[in-house]
Order: sequence, then structure tokens, then C-alpha cells
Amino acid sequence: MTLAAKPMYQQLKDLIIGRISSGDLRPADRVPSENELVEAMSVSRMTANRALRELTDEGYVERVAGRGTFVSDFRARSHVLEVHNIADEIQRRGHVHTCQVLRHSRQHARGEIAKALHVAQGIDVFHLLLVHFENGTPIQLEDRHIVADFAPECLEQDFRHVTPSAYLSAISPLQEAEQVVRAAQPNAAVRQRLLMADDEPSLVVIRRTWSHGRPVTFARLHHPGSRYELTGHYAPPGTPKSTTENVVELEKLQR
Amino acid sequence: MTLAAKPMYQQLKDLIIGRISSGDLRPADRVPSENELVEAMSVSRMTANRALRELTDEGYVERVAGRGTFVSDFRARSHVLEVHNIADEIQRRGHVHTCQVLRHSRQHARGEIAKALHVAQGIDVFHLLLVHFENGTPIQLEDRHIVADFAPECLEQDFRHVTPSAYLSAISPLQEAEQVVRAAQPNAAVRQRLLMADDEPSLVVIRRTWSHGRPVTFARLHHPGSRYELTGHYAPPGTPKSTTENVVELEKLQR
DNA sequence: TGGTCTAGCCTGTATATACAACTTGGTGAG
DNA sequence: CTCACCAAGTTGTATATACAGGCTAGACCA
Repeated sequence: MTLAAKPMYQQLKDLIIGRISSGDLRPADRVPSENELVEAMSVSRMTANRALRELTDEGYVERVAGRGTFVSDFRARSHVLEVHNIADEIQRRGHVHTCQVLRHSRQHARGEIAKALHVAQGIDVFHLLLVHFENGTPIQLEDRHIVADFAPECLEQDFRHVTPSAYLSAISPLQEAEQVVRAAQPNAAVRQRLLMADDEPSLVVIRRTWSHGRPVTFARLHHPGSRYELTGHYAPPGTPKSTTENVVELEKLQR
Repeated sequence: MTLAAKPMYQQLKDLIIGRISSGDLRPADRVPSENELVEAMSVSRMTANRALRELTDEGYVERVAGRGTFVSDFRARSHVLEVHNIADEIQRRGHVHTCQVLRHSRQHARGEIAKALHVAQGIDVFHLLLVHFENGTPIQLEDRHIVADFAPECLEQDFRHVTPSAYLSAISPLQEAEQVVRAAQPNAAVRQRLLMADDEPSLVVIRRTWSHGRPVTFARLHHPGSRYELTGHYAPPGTPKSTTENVVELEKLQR
């Protein structure tokens, strides 16, 4: 915590980000114009301009000269979410996503899970075990733990139609993520759920996601090696006009 | 191509990026101060400030109040390179990197390679086959093709001490990369080179890199699944002060 | 009714100016 | 010689102002 007052342009940014995070401003909603901020916040237009311009660079809002400033579509901003939501990826390929819920329960965190989520042993967590299908073929086994007090309504949720990552990001913006990718030999249970051949390796993504400074969910995502791959594209920072192209986007391809 | 003149702040950015790319300004070199730009370019200080501030956000330069503006360490800007260079990763862990050159030849591009590199069949390419060791244990089999006219001195290079990616980025900044990560079952040759168990899967990274708008190198990087993983960290755009934390950094962990 | 035009709002950029905070090098006092 | 201090240069922020250009709704005309 710094004691120094934040600069005004940052206060404006925080204000608007707060209204977006809280749901007060939703995607496509109109954000106050520069002149409205000038009057409401008693700042100069250049200061309001800087705040809105940086929010544009960071992907929170989009601006159209002559019309105004509007909250971005969430997916445009949160690459982390884009990575998360396998349903969207499948849909983007024009395929059909279905999901089978194998487990959906409340447990006490222990061992590795408690450690990964930075909670004490025995704290309540939800455990989800789902299989995601693309056009009827199993493509991902999702083994996820969620800190219970972050998502108290979790047990009421029907995860066949809203993926856990979409559900979690609706509760609160997922702000940071850490992931590990490895090749592994799945055990028999995983192999059976994903209809994998005996000698087929799996691609495992282990991902831990933070919200408001604390880890809230820990997921192991198993994929059949013959049917799944991660692709990434790296562009240099700055050259294109939009910063949304500056960040790695990871999406999987099939076929 | 837009016919409209670029805005002045963008011209300033392009100017400075050009001086960095050309080597005229090297890491830690001092960039002209705002007031120097004001005099030299006949712009207002706010315009120079915007140019330098955005270059800071994009990782090209670092600014210190009272001292000046300095070209960033290259590694801080070019995450693509950071991903490339396995020798650096190993060294960062305090381990010893060694390298064995299995093949180092000039070939005619054909089939998949020609297609990936966007060159006609039969065009000259260099082929490299290297094994990278970490503390004496093989950790990566690098199977790389390089467009010959991009790196004409390639055959003279000793890749035991300078990795191909370091060599290539020294020739010209690698500006764009595309990669695919998959789990695979390596063939016997790969398995033998990497000292892998019979049933051990491999993590394969296939990477294609662009410079000045054309693909210049195509690499298949095989890793033993039990000894290698890719880790990534995603932070939200904007919240921290440094943009270097906003971009994915991929590095591998061992043990 | 249907089309055109314009006033008004909005963003995008640029300039001139001002003050605060930080860093460095030199100056002067002890 | 050493320490304290100050001046100059630098970045960081903020304001007031100006003009160009995109967009839209409503006025206006045929």
C-alpha cells in the first residue's frame, strides 16, 4: 500500500474499472464521455482523455469518435478467460459443445489442493469433475476445485450449460492466472473418460486463477494428445494499433 | 496503407523504435529527453511525453525521473526471444547448458518445410539438429530449418555456444511467432537422443518465427515429458505499473 | 413522405504552461 | 577533505485551449 495519493487519471481509471467489475457497467454500455467526466470529477479534459485512452489500450473500453466510449465485450479484454472457456473455443469452430457432470460436491480442502488455493486444511471447497465433448467426442476432462466462499452458490449451478470458467468470471473478474502445460501418461480412469488409446499421451494444463489477490480456483485439464493441441501467436508489442493483439492468445485447434 | 499522415506522437515513436531496431540505440543507451525532442522535432513537450510514455508501456524504454529515458534490456521487451532461448532458461536456473550438434547442413526445402517457410520447393534452407543438455541430461531436441538467404553465414556458426535462436535474433529482430504445443509419442530416434523411457510421452513445441513480415525459421522442439513442462503467467493488462508483467512469460521448470 | 443538411456532441490530436518530485553534479561552508 | 546544500535537468502530472474529423438526431425542404 502506498500512502501517496494516486494520480487523478488513475483514480478515474479505477473508478470506471470498478463500475465494470461490479456489473454497474456491462459490455456495450456507454461510459461517461470526457466532458461528462470533466464536469462530474472536476478534472481537465486531457486528464479524462488519458484515463479513457489507457482503458482503451488495456482493452476495457472501446471508443468511437462521434459516438462515445463503450464497455468492451468481456472476451476482448480477458485473454485469461478466453483460454478458460472451452465451450467458446468449440463454438468458434462451429462445433457443438456438450458437457457431462461426473462430480459436483462440497469437500474439505486437503494436501495439494489446500496448498494451491492458499487455504488452511479442512476449509470448504467445491469439487467439479466434468467431461467436455466436441461434436460428441470427449475433448477435455476438467478436474476443478473452487474456494467455497468465493462461489457460495456453486452447488446450485448447472454446469452442463455454463462452463465453470464462465460462471466464475461472472462472479468476479479473474485477474491473474498461472498455468503449467505438460505431457503425461493418463491413468486408466482418465483414459476411459476421454476414449483414449492405450498408448496415447495426454496434454495436461494445470491452471490456478486469482481474483482480488487470492487464488480462487485450481483446475487440471486433461486432453487426449491425438485430438488436442495448444496454439499461440506472439506479436511484437506496439506495432499494431491495438494492444489486444499484443498479448498472447492461446487457443486450441483440432483436426 | 493509410494515406493519412501518421500523428506526430506516432512518428516520434516510429523514429525511436527505428533507432533501436537498427542498433543505433542499444540497450541502456540514453534516449533523447522530452525537451531535446521538443527542440529537435518542433513538437510540444506533451507530445514528446506521450510518445515516450507509450514506448515505456510497450516495453521499449524505461524512464527514471531526474535521470532520463533509456533503452530497455532487449530481453525485457522481446518475450518471443525469451521463449526461444533454452540456454538462457537453463542458465537462469543456475544449471549448466551444453549442446551437441547432430546435423548442420544446407538442403533444398521441400514439402512441409517449404510450405511452412513460404518458399518455393527447392529453395535453399539450412537444417540444424541439436540436442540441448541441462547439467548433462538431454532436455531438448531441436530440429530447425532456416531460410538460407536470411542467415547466409549460418554454416560458419558454432551452435554449441550460441543457440540458433540467439544467433537468429542477433541477425534481425524476430518480430512474430506462432507456436503449437502438443503431447506426442516420440519415435525411437528421438527417444534415444533424449534418453527417454519406452512409454514416456514427449512435449513438442512447433514454432515458426517471422522477421520483417516473412517466416524465416521453423523449429520442432522435442522434450521429455517427465523432465520438462511449460509454465505461463497471465496478469491483467494495466493494473501493475510495468508492462513487462502483462505479457505471458513462458519458461520451463524442472524437478 | 422522403431526402438533405446542419447543429451539436464526441473522440483524436496538438500546443503552451505550470508545478511537483527525483537525480546528479557542482558549489561552498565547516 | 567531507558534508550539506542548491541549481539544473528530467520525468510525472495537470490544466486550459484549440482545431480536425466522425457520428447522429432533428430541422428543414422538396
